[in-house]
Parts: sequence; structure tokens; C-alpha cells
Amino acid sequence: MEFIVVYPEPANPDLARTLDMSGYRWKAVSSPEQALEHEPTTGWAGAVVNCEDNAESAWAFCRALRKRDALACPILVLISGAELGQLELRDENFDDFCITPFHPRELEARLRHLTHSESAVVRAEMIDYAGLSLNLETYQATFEGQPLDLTYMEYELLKFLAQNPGKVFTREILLSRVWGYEYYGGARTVDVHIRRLRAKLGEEHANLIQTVRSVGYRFGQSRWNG
Amino acid sequence: MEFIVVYPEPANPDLARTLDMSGYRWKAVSSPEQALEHEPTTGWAGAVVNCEDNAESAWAFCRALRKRDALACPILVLISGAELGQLELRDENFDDFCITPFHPRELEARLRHLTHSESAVVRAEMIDYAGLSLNLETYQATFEGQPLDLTYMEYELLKFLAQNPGKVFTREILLSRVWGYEYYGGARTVDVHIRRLRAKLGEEHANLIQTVRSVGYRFGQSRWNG
DNA sequence: TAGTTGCTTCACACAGAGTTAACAATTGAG
DNA sequence: CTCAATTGTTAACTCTGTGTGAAGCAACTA
Repeated sequence: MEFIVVYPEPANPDLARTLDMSGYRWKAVSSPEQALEHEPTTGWAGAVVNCEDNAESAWAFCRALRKRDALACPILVLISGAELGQLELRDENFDDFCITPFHPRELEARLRHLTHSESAVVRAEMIDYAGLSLNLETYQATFEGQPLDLTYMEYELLKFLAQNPGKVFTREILLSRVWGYEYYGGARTVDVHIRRLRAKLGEEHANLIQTVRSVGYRFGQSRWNG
Repeated sequence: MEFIVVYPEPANPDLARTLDMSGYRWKAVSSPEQALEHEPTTGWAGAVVNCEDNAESAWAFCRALRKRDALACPILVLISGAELGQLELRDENFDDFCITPFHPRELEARLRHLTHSESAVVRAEMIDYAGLSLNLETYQATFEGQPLDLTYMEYELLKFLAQNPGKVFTREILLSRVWGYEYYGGARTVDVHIRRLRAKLGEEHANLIQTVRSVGYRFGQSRWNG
């Protein structure tokens, strides 16, 4: 059985009916915390976020879901035709969208497609890479057996980077994906946290996080960087 | 630049207009073989398959694309509301769909989302040509296995050239496309970067970037240069 | 062969990007 | 309430990358 989380609460009646008719079990929530609180043991199979009423809070909800991988699930947003332009800036924050008013069968098809193709998302409880080991359940980190005493943000940042080893992220992406912000001004914040991480990794392993000048940062031992 | 393959040929006029307006370069084909034949060196960024006229052959086309790794790309199908039920059985054969008649901006948004989102992109974003390999995700470059330590501008310039192998670009075009601004006077800037690139490619491969006297520069081994 | 044009090479200055340290704001524990 | 730990911000500092002008070559023309 597929559990869907819906935002905001209460759910739009058309949406509620369509979900019911399609055989989904669902729950409307009014905050990411509630989504976490009511999360079924198998995790949410998907999220339907309605942007019609309060677009800003709806997008904030999307970012929050994206940020926590405890809540990782495919996100479908409902949006009016007039607001299609908003999508351009927020490509990162959703997986599919449906224009309102929607055809019930279209929404059903999109949900099925989303939950079937992405339900394979394996939720790893451990990340291991090049001597670094992150236990996502206990929030503990070790490097080559030695425990690392990381603060919350440090842990989150390192986790995000280590989940995509080798890939370069701009400071803006990091801010939006790790912090959940959508404002661009304090990009130095990222630098400082990178610096603190490097310090804790120790002199000889600081290069595990590499600077890509004019672009951003990358995690992972590179074969050829001295 | 994004190359889209469209099926069937000729393309539906509305579709053609939308693609043009959205800045995509595209080609309509009437068979998977044609798609392979005309595939650009960077690969197809996506496929738009119209199921309105001949649904059976359209789905056959989708399956063919899915089968061949060489043509792997996200697939968007156009389908009428009445045929939504067909989707259920063919979830595997497409990545997204759009109901006809479609709103141009919806199609545009779906295409952008599909071609940009990493989840849909099966193959890593890479440029490969004649031993040169650029990984666009990690900002790393190798030549015949040897890592190239390129700076930001060098990387961007090489990327641009390698995306269009064989094509000659004037210094002005390069300035505007790579540097991104109108520039007055400093065409020497391009020369110098070309020089630095050649130096890093090494003596024996410096001719990968060729000078076309009185015109500009071209990337790629030409058959005719001794 | 001399003249002209266009490309290559070099060395250098400076803007801009990243690092670092110190500090303010915030939170939470005792 | 106080103190310590965490986090974000600001500003000084370091350093690399980039653009520029001048001089040196190479190629074409007459």
C-alpha cells in the first residue's frame, strides 16, 4: 500500500477524492515536522504539494522534504497554468507537476508513474567512502576508525557531499540543499563550514574536500590531486 | 545546446513551434534507426514522441529507444486525455507525458525539467571526443586517461569547442559564447587561452585545436591537416 | 626578398576568489 | 541566570587566474 503525504492541510477536495479513488492512503499535514511525525514505517511513497493557495509556504515545504532524507520521496506539485513560470527557478525542488484544475486520471497516472519509478529509492542508513563512514541513524561519523566530533550542520554538509562523491556543487546549491535556504547572500557561510570540516578531518585529509575555483566544492579523493 | 529527437515525422506544427520558441534544436525522424543515424555527438538530450496519430508505432519507437544504450535519453510522450489509460501498461517506456492539446509553457517546463534533472539522465553528463573526456558533473578533464588540470576558463573554453567538434569559431563568437559578454578589443585574450590549452594538451596533441587563419579556431582532428 | 598581416609567446599587474580568524547572535544545558 | 557550544557574519589577508601590451614568428603577397 502506498502512503502519500499531502500539503497543505486540509487537502483540496478534488485532490482528496482522486487519491481515494486511486486507492492511495494519504495524510494531509501542515508542516514538514508533521510529515516526519506521521511518517509510516515504510516511509512516504510520495508527496503532493498544492501551490495554489500559498505558493511560498508550499515551496518551503518542498525544500524541507528535499533537505531531510528521512523524508525523501518523489514530490508532485499542483500549480495553476498562470504560475508555470515559477517552476523554472525551482527545478530542484520537485519531480513532477500537474496543472490545476487537473484531470483526475492525469493526476492518477502521474502519481503511479512517480511512485513506481522512484519507489526504488533505497534509503541507505550508512555512507562509506574513502575511509569516511557516516551512520545516518545515530548521527555518528568516523574517519578511518577514529570518531569525528561533528556538529549538526557539519554533519549535514558532509553527508550531502559524501552522497554525491566527485560531483561539484556551487555554494548556492549547497545553501539550498543543505541549509534549505533560498536566499543568496551569505555564500561565505558555506566556506566557513567547509573550513571547519577540513579542520576536523585533519591536515592530511583536508583535501578530501576539494575547492573547484569559480565553481564550488567537491567531495572525494581524486586520483591525481597531489 | 539541447538536441531533441521528435517522432514521428513530420512533427506536429504546434510541437515544432513550441520547440523552436523554447530554444531547442530538434529533428523529426520516422524510425529509431534514423534517430541513431542523426544523433549528435553529445547525444540526444531528450525525445518527444507523439502518440496521437499512430499509438502503436509510437510505443514501438519508445521501446526501441529504451533498448539501445546509445540512444538513452528521457522520453516525453504526447497523448490525448482519452488515451490516458494506455499509460498504465507502459510505465517503463516513458519518463513523462503531456496531454494534448498541450499548453506550450507546460510542454516547455516538462522538457526543461526532464533534460535538466539528473534523475532522468541515465548517462553521466560527459563530453568525449578523440581521447578527450570532460566530466561536466565533476569538472574534471582527462586526455587519453591522463588528467588535465584545467582552470575554470580553460575548461569552459575547451568544453565549448569540444561540444562542436570540427566547427570553426571566430574570436568574437568565442568571447560572446564562452565569456558571455560583448567585448571590445581584447581578442588576444582568446589566443592566450588557446595557447594555454594547447600547452596543457601537450606537444603532440596541441594540434587538436587548430588555427584557421583569418577566421578563428576549430577543435578536432581534421583529415586534411598533415 | 621585403613588406604586411595575423598568430604565438612571454612576463606582469590586478581583480576577484578562497581562506582564515575574530566576533556576534543564538541556543540549550545545568 | 550563566556558561558553553554552535552557527552565521564580517573583514583582513593570501594567492591564483586572467587579461593585456609588446615583442617575436610565420605565412602570405607583391
